[in-house]
Amino acid sequence: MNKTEYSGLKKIVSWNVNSVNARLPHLLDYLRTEQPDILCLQELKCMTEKYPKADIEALGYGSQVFGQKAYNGVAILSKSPLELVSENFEDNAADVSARFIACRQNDVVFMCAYVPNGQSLGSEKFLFKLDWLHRMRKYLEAKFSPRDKIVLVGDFNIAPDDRDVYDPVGWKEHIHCSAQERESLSLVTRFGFIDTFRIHNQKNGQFSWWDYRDGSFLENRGLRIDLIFATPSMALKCKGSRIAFEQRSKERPSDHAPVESFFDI
DNA sequence: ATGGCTAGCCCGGCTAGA
Repeated sequence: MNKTEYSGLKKIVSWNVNSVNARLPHLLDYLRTEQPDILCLQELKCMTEKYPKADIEALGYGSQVFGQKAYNGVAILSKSPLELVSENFEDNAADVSARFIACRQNDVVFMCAYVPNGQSLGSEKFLFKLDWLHRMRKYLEAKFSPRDKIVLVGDFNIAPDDRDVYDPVGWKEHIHCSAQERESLSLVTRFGFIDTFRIHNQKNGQFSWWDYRDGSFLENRGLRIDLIFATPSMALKCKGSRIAFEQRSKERPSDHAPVESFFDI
């Protein structure tokens, strides 16, 4: 999908910025030139007080921010008002990580998720990751219906299938690609979500993350782990999706590129 | 092969990411 095809459509974006303050020049440049309607950020890596609110407001964007010291942190940005729905899953879990925020704008709920990395199969962090996704499913069931208009985006830290992995044989049953993780992701999506990137595009080799090391981006050795899901009523309105690779070519980039889906709403 | 980058933390080597 090229830029002329999406004029007039609402642009909804997911971007793991790997520190909002380290990435501030790129973020402001992206807001100025790309004018997203909804921008969901993950890995702010700062407390809410340290979020660069004023610089972002100067470009006309408001933010709903759920920050945390050093790690994690998520935010949703828009030029139109966003009403906070929830931070994390409101399930009284002994989980202090700031990884989920949901906001409403008109009749659509936007959810921004930073799914735990999981480190390695069978580790404590791996079990936390699977449990986190199960908690997300429970949250969805408790508060929403698949008939609602919901756009759920984020860094899922799971490549949905082998087309989303540069070396599926080498990554088989490795973290981000294991059957257990894919099953837990499927548990969430079976609530009623469609992967909007795949509505109009079935090709392999299209990635949203590339390791900083070893020239991975130049060789396109990456994974598609940043995903934009929508419930059917919203997915019907999705006209296309693209990955903003150009952001990954910049100097001192995030290791993730923004993923953009375009909606006729 | 468990490293190869990068960012935050509290001020140089650790943790964590994916």
